[in-house]
Amino acid sequence: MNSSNNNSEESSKDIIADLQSRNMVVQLAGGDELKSHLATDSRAVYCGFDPTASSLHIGSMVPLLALKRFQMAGHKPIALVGGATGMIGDPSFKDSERKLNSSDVISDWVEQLKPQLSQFLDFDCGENSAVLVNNLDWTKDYDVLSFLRDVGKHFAVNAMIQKESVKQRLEREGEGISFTEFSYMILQSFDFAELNKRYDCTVQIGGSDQWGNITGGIDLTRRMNQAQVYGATLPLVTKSDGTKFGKSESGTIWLDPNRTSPYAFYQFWLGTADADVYNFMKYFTFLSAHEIDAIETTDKASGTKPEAQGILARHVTELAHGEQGLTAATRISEALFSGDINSLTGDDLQQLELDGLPCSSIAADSAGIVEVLVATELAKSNKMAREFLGNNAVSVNGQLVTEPDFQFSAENALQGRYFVLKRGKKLFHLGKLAG
RNA sequence: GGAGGGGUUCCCGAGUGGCCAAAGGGAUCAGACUGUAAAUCUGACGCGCAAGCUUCGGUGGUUCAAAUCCACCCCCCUCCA
Repeated sequence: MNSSNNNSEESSKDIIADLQSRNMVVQLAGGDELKSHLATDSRAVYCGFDPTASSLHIGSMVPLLALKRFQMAGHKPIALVGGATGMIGDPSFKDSERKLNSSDVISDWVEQLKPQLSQFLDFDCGENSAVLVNNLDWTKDYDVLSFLRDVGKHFAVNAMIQKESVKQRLEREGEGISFTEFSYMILQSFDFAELNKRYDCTVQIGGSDQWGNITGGIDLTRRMNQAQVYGATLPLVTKSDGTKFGKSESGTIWLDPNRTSPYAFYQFWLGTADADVYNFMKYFTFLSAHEIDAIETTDKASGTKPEAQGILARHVTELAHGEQGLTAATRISEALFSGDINSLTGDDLQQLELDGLPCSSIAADSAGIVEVLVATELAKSNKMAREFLGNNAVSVNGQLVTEPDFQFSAENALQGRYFVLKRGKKLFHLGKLAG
């Protein structure tokens, strides 16, 4: 596949080559110099994550796992949470100005992101233990005048407006950019210079949309610290069909199990298109490129359903939610998709609820199917509920239901009180008869 | 402060007095086919069982009738100062 690595022992030490073999390198700032820089010593590598919500989503896993890969190769990862930059909003490749969130909200999100960032990294492994930092720490007390003089002076507006990341925004009809967002690059650049000073951090990684901000930081670090630092960008995950990655019918796939259950998370990966799955394995798992290629070869030769999606789903779910989360997810999946729903015992059904299958109670009498579909959010209006019924899209305990006057009662419940509601092919909900 | 251009249903974007719940595309959802794929085809896509009701930045107004006209207000963009 690639001529420079007929010796796999050697190549595993070359983290850049390793990433390249996984199609994970978009751009390198420093090129060969960066490779030898990384080959000669353990380096501090940083990646920033801004609090734009109370949880990270799966898009953040690529850079986060990349930090982990650097750590496994002997380098020191620095996960930065953007308590400061999150206050400003990164304009890179965004087509419109974003609304600012209050500082209370942002600091709350920062706190929620910290454990998510931490879970993938090792903070107790000696020299190259990970570090978690918040850029608010070195910006909040910096006064405006000093900042403009010390930092701002190093930036040429001429160069800043040439950056591809903001260019389209500046040229876009009907949109503009505020000075606030325009300044984002300066803040992120300053982070790099600051981390270079504090931790001797010499490498920054990020999504390919971060190229402008990373090179800005490289320039600034050279000017402020007279130090040579490097950067690498990772691919933004895209899907072969052009639709947005990381969304499902129920919305964004979050890392927070309270927002996206391990089951829903697992199902998301299981639904990966064949055209994407091998690439995603390279991005999201620690299987070697060789192993992944082997799986692809086997799948292609088998002529039946590929194994890859299942492997991917298991690996990523375990990474994000641990062994327990994975067990719960597969238990639900098996019960709903391959088992006979009617043979589930009361314990099984209870376990499904504990495992995180969406669940709600149904009032004992006068519980019509239409109301229940809406109440359980399987349909978002009565009208849609009726439509689903008419389309043969609804089943209860494995039985197709098409009549809008279907009633729930102890007689047609499983174990006297449970209902497994299904809308469409993949959406399930557990109903419990109340009272 | 001045001049001009805009704000339409999730997104893009038509619509300039009735035929508009509002073209078209995208996204999404369901069904068929399948592998809990892809592609394709069919259907749905404000709410309501229905009669009908509520929408086109906001508030008032003109009119038998407004997303479309008028007034004021809010927000965005461009250029000038």
